[in-house]
Amino acid sequence: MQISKLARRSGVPVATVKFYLREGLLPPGELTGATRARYGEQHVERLGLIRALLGPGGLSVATARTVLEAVDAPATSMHQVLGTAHCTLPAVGPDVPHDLGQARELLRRHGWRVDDDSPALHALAAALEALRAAGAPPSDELLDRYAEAAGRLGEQDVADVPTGSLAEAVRFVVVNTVLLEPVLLTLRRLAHEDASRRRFPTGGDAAAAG
Amino acid sequence: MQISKLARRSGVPVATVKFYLREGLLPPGELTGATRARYGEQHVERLGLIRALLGPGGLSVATARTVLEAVDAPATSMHQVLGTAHCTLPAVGPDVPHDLGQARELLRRHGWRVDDDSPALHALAAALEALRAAGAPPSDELLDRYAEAAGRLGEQDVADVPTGSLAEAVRFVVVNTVLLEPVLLTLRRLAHEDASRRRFPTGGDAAAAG
DNA sequence: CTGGTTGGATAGTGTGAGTACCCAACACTA
DNA sequence: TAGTGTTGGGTACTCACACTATCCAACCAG
Repeated sequence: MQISKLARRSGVPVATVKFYLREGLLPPGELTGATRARYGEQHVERLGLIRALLGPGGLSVATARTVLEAVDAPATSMHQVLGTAHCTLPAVGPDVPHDLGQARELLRRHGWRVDDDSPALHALAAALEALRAAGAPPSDELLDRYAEAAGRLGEQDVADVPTGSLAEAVRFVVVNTVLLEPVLLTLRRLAHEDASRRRFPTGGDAAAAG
Repeated sequence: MQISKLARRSGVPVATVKFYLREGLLPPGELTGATRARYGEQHVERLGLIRALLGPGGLSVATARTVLEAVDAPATSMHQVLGTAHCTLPAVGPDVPHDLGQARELLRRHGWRVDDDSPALHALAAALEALRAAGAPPSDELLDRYAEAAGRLGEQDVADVPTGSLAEAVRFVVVNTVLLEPVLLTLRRLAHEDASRRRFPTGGDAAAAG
């Protein structure tokens, strides 16, 4: 299949397909001449993955490239998969020394062992700081609720990782790490909508809260 | 206090403070002359809120403006609070007719009553479609787990809404809806990190999954 | 041989979020 | 009251990002 058919099949404009090729998100097709290349079904699937990561996944092209590199080169340990998953978090500059206190304390309470220089830990500290800066300092009980829910999900997510092929596991991890985030956030909004409808039955709609 | 001191106090550059004034995120100070205005503590706090929404909250300036307008004009019902909270979701174009099937079925199983034209419902459908497009169709059991966790959080979040002042409630809802999202996502990542460390004890690190 | 397509490269577009600069109008100091 | 520096308000500029458009020679189908 040539690029125009690949574009039609995937619903992505030709110019954009070329862009993804340039950016290294999409592997090049098999060259059959100086101005001719052959693409396969795996390219169609890959484009689906790319669009999912860039759109609903909310990743930048640069981050998506890192993620896809991990998907492509699974000859490494599970360790690296973790690192890549964390790379998808928006970087939190270490120039702003966050107060890791409440974050660390929260993790300790839940028995989670996490590196002090884990990006996720710093991101958590930054998020808590943002809440305080916004005048809504989170209570420990609130954070415990969230940590408990996250812990349950994380536990079961990890239990779901296919152990057969490492390549399959990597792909599973990356895709689910990134693409279940919008699902979780949206479900939380919907839960707010439903809960507040029951709590504030004003008219037929009510408030959401978080 | 004048703009330069407001900038120092809040840690936001003067040019950026002016930008927020222009964009209507920050209410103007009290004019004391043609080239002089007075700002108060509430402006410092507001800047903290703005930075929290734009940074960790991940909102665009346009969305933040909508959210802040709701915070400023709480003379409305809880109904409108809900709508505003939903406005913070990235808009999902109705031009792409999503398959609402699995999403609706999920909500039905959990007894959540939600409007068919709710933005959150369409966002959920889009997220599920992205998972399928990425080659990782979510199982009903997986979605049930996420819905259960989200339901628990939503229930308790709504129970936490202060019922005293409507203005306070609105601010609480908006801030927590937006700013607890990064907390939840980060905790999930950390939970993955911890769970996978226990499941794949390779070296001292392991994989995350979602 | 001829017209349309392709791969590869270069350049341009539109948006979003600031940032820089300028100006006359101040306010404080000496 | 002259000098010095700051302000509000406006315009214009920058930078990053994710495409999008053009161009070109090579190519293939009719």
